[in-house]
Amino acid sequence: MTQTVRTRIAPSPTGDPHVGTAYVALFNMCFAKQHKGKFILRIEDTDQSRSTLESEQQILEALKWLGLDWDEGPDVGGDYGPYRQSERKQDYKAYAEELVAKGHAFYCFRTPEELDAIREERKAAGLNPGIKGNLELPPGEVEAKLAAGTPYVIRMKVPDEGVCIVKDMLRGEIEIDWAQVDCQILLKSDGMPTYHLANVVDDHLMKITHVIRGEEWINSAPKHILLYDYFGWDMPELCHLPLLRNTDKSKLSKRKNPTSITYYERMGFLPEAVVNYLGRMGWSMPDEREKFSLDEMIAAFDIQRVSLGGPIFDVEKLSWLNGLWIRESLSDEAFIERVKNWSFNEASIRPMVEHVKGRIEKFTDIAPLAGFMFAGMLDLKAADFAHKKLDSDQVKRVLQFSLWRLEAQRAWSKENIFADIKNLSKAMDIKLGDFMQPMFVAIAGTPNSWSVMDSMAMLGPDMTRARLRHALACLEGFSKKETKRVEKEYQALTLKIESEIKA
RNA sequence: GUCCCCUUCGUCUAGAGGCCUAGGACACCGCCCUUUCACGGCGGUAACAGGGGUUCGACUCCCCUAGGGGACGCCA
Repeated sequence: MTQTVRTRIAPSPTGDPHVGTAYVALFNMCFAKQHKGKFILRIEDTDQSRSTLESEQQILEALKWLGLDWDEGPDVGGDYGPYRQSERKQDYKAYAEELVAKGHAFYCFRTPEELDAIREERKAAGLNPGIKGNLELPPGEVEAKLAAGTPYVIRMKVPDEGVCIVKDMLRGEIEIDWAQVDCQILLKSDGMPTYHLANVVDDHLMKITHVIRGEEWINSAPKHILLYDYFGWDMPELCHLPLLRNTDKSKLSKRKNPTSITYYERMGFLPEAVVNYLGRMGWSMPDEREKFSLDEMIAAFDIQRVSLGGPIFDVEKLSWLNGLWIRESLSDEAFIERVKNWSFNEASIRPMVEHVKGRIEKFTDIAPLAGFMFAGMLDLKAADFAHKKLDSDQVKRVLQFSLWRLEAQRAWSKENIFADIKNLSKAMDIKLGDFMQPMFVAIAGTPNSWSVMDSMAMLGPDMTRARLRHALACLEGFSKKETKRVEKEYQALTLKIESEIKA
């Protein structure tokens, strides 16, 4: 039997291709290739408000950049991304209705308020707050509500007693009480399937034999096992990979770390080194060598060599590895080629011309003026942020709020950045000029540069956010207590901005 | 709060009961190479979370405790 494994890609609203996605994709690919099987990539996103085609595209490009190439996908089989095949949603509805007919699922008409009440009640009773129990209506009432056009969802039935055994390729048998598993919604009121339904249906249709995914899915495994059982389908093997972590050991998040593949590309990392480093997370070569190519990893791959402790993503070691790749594996010609492709090419220099040309007298002025465009993190000191009008608390707020605002920006353009900043400065009641000064320092390293909006647009979302984060770190950021207060202030500002935009 | 997973140097890891006086790598420190810096070479500091079992023998198997993480959405 050929092994068919698939990896999911879940586009984020901002389109950042997360290193965690690449991590899982890498292990899926190695496993598939090692078994001469197929590596399938699938976009899994049924939430229409979440992602865009562009953000999906960015992730695909990032994976290609890393050399993680798929045999099928991302548009084949049961793909259900909202932007391509809304016509398919009836299929999932039919599957959900099939389960209703078989008595394995039911229509649920509860309102959000009622559900909240159930959660509270269950929590107070010391139970898992998941929605469960007393949800079904007598058959007559169901028909009446459906006929009346009452909004509904379809939920799966889940046993109240007994134990579900989840077989994990790395962990052995995991026991989860059915009482802990809630009656998962399969079909949302908009007619779209939830991940759980679509995932199981698609995996079956695509004849997936192995599912290798992140550890955060272990608790949903019983639902999936049950769905396979309800449909009468064969269950694929499950394998849960450890989660990549921040330095503080929490799940790797962009709030605390640069998590976007494009950030590492922008920073001047080689894709070989990034893949190599990802391959060292929770995994090792049998001969313990540190440097290896993707092909070498595939050749030596053994999923059983995955270690289960969640590894911390350590940029320092990644940098060392990258240096090794540059020194040892790049000929002078290849080096020149890579540097060109990275940033020394017409496409990346052209947008700088209008800013540079008018400000220099000699070409030797270029480096001091535009050096920050080719730099990573700037060497900043708290004193660099000294401001004539704003105290350091205000400066920190300017940077933090701008960062949060820009983290939410989905369409990265000068116009949108400008709108974000202008709205923010207005809401904070700080003159745009005063507001911009810390931004200049954070982005360009000096208050004397060309339009910082243009710089941010050119540097791109990843580098811009990283520089703002770095600036905040140089100012020693906010304490935990302060953060809470500042977050509240920000929420208030956001509301203010939104109401002003409407008006 | 309920459940699940995890636990070897600061970090990534080797370790499948005796090969462990616990090995390698990053980082750090020292020395060498070198007109400087880097690279490179050599060396050093540094870990089996704690407690009980099982066993002739436990980093390795079992149990408990502690710590960390995750899940608990009409997100994935």
